[in-house]
Amino acid sequence: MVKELLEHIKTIYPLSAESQSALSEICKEIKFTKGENIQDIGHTCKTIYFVKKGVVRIYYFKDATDITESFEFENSFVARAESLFTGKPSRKAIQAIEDTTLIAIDSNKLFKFFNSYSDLERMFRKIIESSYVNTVNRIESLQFNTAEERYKSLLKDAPDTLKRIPLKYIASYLGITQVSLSRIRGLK
Amino acid sequence: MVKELLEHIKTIYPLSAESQSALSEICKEIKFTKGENIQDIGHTCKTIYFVKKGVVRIYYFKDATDITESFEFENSFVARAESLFTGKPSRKAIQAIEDTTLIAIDSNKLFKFFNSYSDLERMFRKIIESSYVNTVNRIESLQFNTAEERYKSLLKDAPDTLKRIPLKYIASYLGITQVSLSRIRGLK
DNA sequence: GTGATTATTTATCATATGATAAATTTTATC
DNA sequence: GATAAAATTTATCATATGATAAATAATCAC
Repeated sequence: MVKELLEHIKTIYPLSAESQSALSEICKEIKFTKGENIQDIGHTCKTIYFVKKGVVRIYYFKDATDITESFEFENSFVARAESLFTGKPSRKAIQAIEDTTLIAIDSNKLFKFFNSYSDLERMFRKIIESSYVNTVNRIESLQFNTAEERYKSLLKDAPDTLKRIPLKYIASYLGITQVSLSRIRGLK
Repeated sequence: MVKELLEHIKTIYPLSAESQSALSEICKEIKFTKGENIQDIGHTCKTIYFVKKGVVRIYYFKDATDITESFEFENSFVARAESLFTGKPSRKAIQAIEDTTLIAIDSNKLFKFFNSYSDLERMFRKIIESSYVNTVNRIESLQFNTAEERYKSLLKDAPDTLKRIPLKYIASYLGITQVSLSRIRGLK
């Protein structure tokens, strides 16, 4: 059941057998159907999800507009960092974009385990570090690239995104309206 | 010499006396004058700096344009994450905006210490977590706020920035040209 | 302090993206 | 499979921001 999760973790930082079974203890598999909210706006994030199958997005509303903050595909972790690490309710929601199977990890239990299993904390640190690097790169792209440049580099770096995600979600992810994205796609 | 650093760390995660002295061992104080580069473009980041006094910025060039990625004031840590965590040379530089005193922490030594001093790793994890939260929030602001909104929220959330940083740096930090920033400031 | 350099503002014009509306295509439902 | 609903595209017009240039203000170097 958590085989995929443990396999994926091996590529990040190898865990001892004890840590693997400790981690497995606090995992639970959950399924969501396309369109379903995994966690709602206003909820305080106390779960870290691993995407076993499917795709999810984090989104929120600015005024009445639905804005996608990020997507996560198979073999990625998802959590609303601003809530998980501050303990405050999140203004964001997590939603399944396809029928999705997740492994839910209880974050409080995980954080407690860090005291006894230091390799778990090491692994988690490495996950956060690489998430952090990703967001730094994303800032760079939003800071001074044009909408067209951002679209093209998404096309190049993550062609899967284009195949599996509705364009309206991709548009707000890129920081533009759906109509603008459509226009950019029509160019050439 | 590293008193300020240790004091600051207390507010993040308390370290044992041994960890404090281990950390102190791998710290070195360095001074830079206004305008001086602390680390150059093309260099691989192997140092984590703590700003004891002064301000620094991380910047890079897009085409020929100087773009400020971030500022760090007193009691903050600075490193070019995309290089530090990947081992690749950085396309970015770190520069002193004022005469600045830094504590330089050797990152390789620090990472080795994580094996013997788990509270050091814990502390470091918490620093990365909060940097990560900051970047996630910044993405949100760049994704769909107007230049004016971004300027006003900087004014509100970090009025010091406006006082100590030249506007040309603030402009690119906000993702706009200096001329646009000047126009926005002139409104009202 | 004086002149030179650098930073900031102001002005004008150009352009990318937004807003709105409508047409078309795709997907979902019964 | 027909109909309705949702997603995407196309078109038009409005506007925020960019590009460039020039004027002013602030800072630096001697």
